[in-house]
Amino acid sequence: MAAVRDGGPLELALAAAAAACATRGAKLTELRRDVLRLVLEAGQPVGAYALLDRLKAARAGAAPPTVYRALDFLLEQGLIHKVERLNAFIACTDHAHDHAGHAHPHQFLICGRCGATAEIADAAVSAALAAAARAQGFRAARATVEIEGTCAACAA
Amino acid sequence: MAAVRDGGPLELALAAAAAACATRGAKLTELRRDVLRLVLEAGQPVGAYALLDRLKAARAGAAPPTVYRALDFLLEQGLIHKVERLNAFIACTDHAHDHAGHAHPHQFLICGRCGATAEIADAAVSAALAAAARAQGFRAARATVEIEGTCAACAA
DNA sequence: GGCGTTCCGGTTACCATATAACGCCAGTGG
DNA sequence: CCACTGGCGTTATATGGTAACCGGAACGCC
Repeated sequence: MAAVRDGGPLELALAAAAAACATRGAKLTELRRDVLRLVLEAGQPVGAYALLDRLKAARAGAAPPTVYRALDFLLEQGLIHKVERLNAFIACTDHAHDHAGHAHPHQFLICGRCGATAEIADAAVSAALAAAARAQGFRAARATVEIEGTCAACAA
Repeated sequence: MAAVRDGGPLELALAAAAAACATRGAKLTELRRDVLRLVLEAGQPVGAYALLDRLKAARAGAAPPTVYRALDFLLEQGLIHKVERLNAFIACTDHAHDHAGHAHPHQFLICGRCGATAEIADAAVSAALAAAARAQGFRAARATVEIEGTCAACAA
């Protein structure tokens, strides 16, 4: 069908994700695509069990491992991120560079009022983190950075 | 008894914690002190249920709410922190300033090999986080920063 | 002293998050 | 054909976290 040609941004994102997976020999199966679609549709951090509930509409037999395995795959592929403070998942919105299926440096701004969560990739933050680690003789591999506060819309 | 006078660093820390609570009208009860002692003894991030198991040695009737209420109190008093990535708790080691019972800016360096977790308070990191938030019109209230990698000892 | 209020914590029940372990089946390559 | 692998269904269980209710101790006040 013409899903890609006619699709909105969601279908375009799914097609791009499938292509990105293909270039590195990974397969975005139907299940994984379904879960990714649900995460994209949410637009906000969404819990694994919330995803599971929605997934059950399409797949009656879905169980926790169903969704967690798909989430693990999407995390590995860098298509989604986990928000640790919320035990929730959100689609990666960093389209600036192809992060080759691995975690790229990023930070979250989490609004405590409306729940909106924005992903940023601030070079100064990354540099400061690397410097702080190095000062302790620590070899940093990755960093979880989640800033809580009030978003611009809610502050107004 | 002479616990404070004769005590090692652990008892000294407990006494200091009790004093800090007292100055702001909070009471470090026996239960809270027991939980704090367990967290201090661990020296590493420790899960709530691990604490619960150990707590049961002294308090047969201990249940999840027992330990979570104590942990909530200790968090409010700034005596411990939560490590979000590990769903675990660790004693605050920042003795530089009296953070008046409220959360103070801090970051964690988590060694993936040995599990050692160090607390730092890097001003440059805090400044970079504040600047990044401000650039998005976001009012930052607090930040979770957890750097994973390899500690100096394990790298050697 | 009597009384109300607040804080603390015991107790039960429950919900939420995450993983282990087993096994089937389709696809792939010898 | 056979062996192997990846993907996933299925069941059970581990781990993390709260809600709600209750009783008793401590404190302040008249």
